[in-house]
Amino acid sequence: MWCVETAAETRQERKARTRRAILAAALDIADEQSLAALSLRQVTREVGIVPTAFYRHFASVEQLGLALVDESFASLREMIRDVRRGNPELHGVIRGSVGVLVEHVHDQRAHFRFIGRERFGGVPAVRTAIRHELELFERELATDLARLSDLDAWTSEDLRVLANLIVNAMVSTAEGIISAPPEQPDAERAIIRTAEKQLRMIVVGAANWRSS
Amino acid sequence: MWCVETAAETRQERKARTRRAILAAALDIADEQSLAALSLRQVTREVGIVPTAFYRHFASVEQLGLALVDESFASLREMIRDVRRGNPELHGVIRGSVGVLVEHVHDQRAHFRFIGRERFGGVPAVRTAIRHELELFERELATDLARLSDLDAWTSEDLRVLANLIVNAMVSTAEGIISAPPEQPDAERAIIRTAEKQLRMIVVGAANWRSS
DNA sequence: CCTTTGAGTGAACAACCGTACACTCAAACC
DNA sequence: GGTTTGAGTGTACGGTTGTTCACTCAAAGG
Repeated sequence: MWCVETAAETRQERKARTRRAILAAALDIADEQSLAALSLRQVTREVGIVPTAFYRHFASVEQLGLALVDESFASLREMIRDVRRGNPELHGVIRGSVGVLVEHVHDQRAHFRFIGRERFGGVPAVRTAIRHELELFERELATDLARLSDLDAWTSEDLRVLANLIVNAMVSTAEGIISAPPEQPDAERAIIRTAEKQLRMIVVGAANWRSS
Repeated sequence: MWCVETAAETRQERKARTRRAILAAALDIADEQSLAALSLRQVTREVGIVPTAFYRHFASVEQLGLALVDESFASLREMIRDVRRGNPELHGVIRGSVGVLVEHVHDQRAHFRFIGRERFGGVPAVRTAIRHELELFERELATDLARLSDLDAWTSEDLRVLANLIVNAMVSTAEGIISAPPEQPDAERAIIRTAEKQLRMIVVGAANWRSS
């Protein structure tokens, strides 16, 4: 089982490497096509392996898609950890959160793109997986919100509704940034301003909301 | 040019009919696949014509997609007309608007599904066409909002931001209704409740917003 | 050291794809 | 009434797809 570490790759390292290569290639292709229109052969061609070798790693393209969902939401969770680190002052928390979002969208562009596209895309299993993950994410946000001083009297349903509103606004923001003309900072800055204003509007609404 | 009206179809009537049949078939197929993964042959097979006949009506599947975008937003504009007809009382306007939305989503289900799926789908031209239409829609809503008494002092930018927030929430609501388990009224009613609450939160936020 | 394992190979398949081209034949036109 | 037009036909083509099957051959294991 255990061998002395040699310079050459161990067998499972090698396998893990091509698996990651497949995921990367698929994500790369899915940036301009949708997952449903992506062919197994296209992926293996880009990886540099023969089509049939694909099955050593995934039973189908659908399974590949589910793995990509996992991968994407792992990086998303990393993002929310960064947000939690921010200072809890109101004005700062808004600008900071949007900033973290924008930053993560930039260097996890492919993941966000994938989620945005496949959320309502052609592969049902992937669709429901994303919906489920997004729901978990929303629930997490709701419990975070519950800890804020102004919102501790809210019902859990109202918190969920608020979290849903925020998540939707943020998802739209992310999708806007992704499909904005690349590296034209004006359009992007406008989107960021909009996002910040919307969050502030939502917060103002929340502050004046009396839970029924 | 002009002939006496006979029982048989005129030539252009016939052409228009198969064109509509193509659009309907494509919309039907796109309900479970995405447009990018839809084949010309699949469509013509469902219509009952030979593949090459497709080109008499559309130069490509992309053009078909753009036609579908037009068709879909035509019905959406019809919806907004219905909303304008509603009474302007605050509580009523929210419940009424959500009601109209839900109703239209139900009997234009395929159109809404198509827009939701292709908004970030695999065909760039269709994507940008939808984005453009949605932007027009948003602008219309902003001018509608400007007529409300509480909002007449707002800057046009703030109105656009507010309209964007509302449209995003409504789009999410529509997508939620579409992908809710069909004809299970509980899930759908929960979505409707959420949508109404979110609109109310946004309105509360707007009411307490001082335009900068 | 010999055996087992399993990631990757390579050829072959049936099915489907988009599109080119020459055609029919009834309605539209002069 | 003869001619033109154009929606729809039928065949055929080269290319891509998913999946099968028997295979190699180096690392892992006893």
